[in-house]
Amino acid sequence: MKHALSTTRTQNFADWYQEVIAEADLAEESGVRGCMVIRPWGYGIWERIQKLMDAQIKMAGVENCYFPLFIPLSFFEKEADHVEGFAKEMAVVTHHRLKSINGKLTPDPDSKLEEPLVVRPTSETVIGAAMSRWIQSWRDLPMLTNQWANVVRWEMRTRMFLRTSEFLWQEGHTAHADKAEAMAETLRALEMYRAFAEGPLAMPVVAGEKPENERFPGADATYSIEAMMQDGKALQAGTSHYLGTTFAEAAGIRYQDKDGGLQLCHTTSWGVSTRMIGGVIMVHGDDDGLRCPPQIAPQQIVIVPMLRDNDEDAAVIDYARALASELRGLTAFGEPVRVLLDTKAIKASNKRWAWVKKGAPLIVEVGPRDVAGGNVAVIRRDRLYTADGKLSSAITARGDFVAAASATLDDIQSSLYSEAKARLEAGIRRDVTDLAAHYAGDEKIVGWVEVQWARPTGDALDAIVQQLKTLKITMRNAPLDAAPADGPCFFTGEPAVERILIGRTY
RNA sequence: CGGGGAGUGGCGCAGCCUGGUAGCGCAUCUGUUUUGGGAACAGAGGGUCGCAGGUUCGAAUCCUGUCUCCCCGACCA
Repeated sequence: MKHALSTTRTQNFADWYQEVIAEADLAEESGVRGCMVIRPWGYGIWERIQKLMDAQIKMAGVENCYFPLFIPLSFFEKEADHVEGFAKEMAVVTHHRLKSINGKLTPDPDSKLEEPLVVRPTSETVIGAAMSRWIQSWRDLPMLTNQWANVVRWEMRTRMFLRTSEFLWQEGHTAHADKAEAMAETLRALEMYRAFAEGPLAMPVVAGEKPENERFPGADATYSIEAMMQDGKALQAGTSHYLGTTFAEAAGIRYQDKDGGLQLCHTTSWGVSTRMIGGVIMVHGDDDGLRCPPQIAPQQIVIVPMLRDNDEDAAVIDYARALASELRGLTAFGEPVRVLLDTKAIKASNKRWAWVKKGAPLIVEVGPRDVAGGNVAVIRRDRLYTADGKLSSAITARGDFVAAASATLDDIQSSLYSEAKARLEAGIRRDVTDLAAHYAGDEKIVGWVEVQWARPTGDALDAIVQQLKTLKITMRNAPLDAAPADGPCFFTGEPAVERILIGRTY
């Protein structure tokens, strides 16, 4: 069967991934290492994510604010683990002026900064400094803030959307009176992410706690949502951290309690990034490109008029316009339906394939015959082909299509989810006794393994991590909704305390 | 950051070894004929060969440096 992309997922998943990004006009290289240009269709998806996530964040009583891109180096020196975690990947600004020296623009040696500025890799330190000013009394708590921003981490190896040097994200930072409240907030954010991934992104995930060795630098506990890509690898799609009093100590975030005593705050931080878009591609994409879940599709219904450069065109355009405005009057997922009438002057069949590659959920073709018959030809992106391998275009009465459009979008959203959910469940094995045999070879799609373990720490944990490393696998998280442990630790034989997922990862 | 591969019109590539006017396919533009399952023919436009030095009468080609991308490793909220 002929497909829209030249590389299929089974041929070469990595090449396929890059081809989807290029062919769906999501992003392109920028000429700067690890940085990408996010094109309108890709950014449109991010805007959808922002809009829906922002509403969730606000609903939780968290307020948006904005902190500077530049962070004084000294801020990082206040917290040892945090510096160590980020020191190797920070971009540093050392000068504030350029000068032409021998015809070459060079940082002016005379403009060296007294104190170098770090381009934020994350904002715990600056926001902590602000919170120490904002919080005086128990009445100021909880302090719930969030910012939408770009951050820079000088990564050794980059991949579009999955790991870029600069990326866009949302970082929530909260301060609380005690551990219980902070932990509740940490888990609230995690649950918000789980629901967001499984709702708007139609991307099933496993929410759980990261093992000690995978924690955020400076955190007491780190939680994540992990999604399974179609090649069986795990993608950490969101994280939430309980930071204890570590950052409160470093930044002096204290409050006076009801008894007049001075207490340290317990803080949290949590974030999701443009990496989610990479996850959507690898969870929902097929050999014809992206399949964009309707809730995050910049356009949900694209109308392609079959224009032939003759006097029938006017009637077709009128019909298409009327259809578009009728559809725009509908709601789906509680919002007005997003409809694009694509009047670009290119051949309709090429236009159709361009939208297939971009993953528009519904592509509606209207031509003279439809105008005459009062029909539309409907292509569902999640069911592109008929059983015998032909493109599935259903001639439908216009009124019937309009009446069902919202429900159809809903159905596409849930069918994408169901398909991915089935794959995730089938991809987790709980009966594996020999990891080395299970993960032998690089080509197989092997998914994840869940084992019981005693949650060792220190050297014992290091030994396990090293053992897994030889198999190129890591511990993902200990699922919060897993069955209680009831056997021996997979690694040590001691009584297990929880179950943990293991797999290859992005 | 170490090892390997690669950078030549928008995309995919040839040319490089053995230096001598920069080519092919797709895409684009114009025209004609077409048109409901990725149209055909004819003509046309578009590249200082990633960038910077060097060797040479002459460099896409040889040498040095550098940037970017891909794969493997190390690293990685």
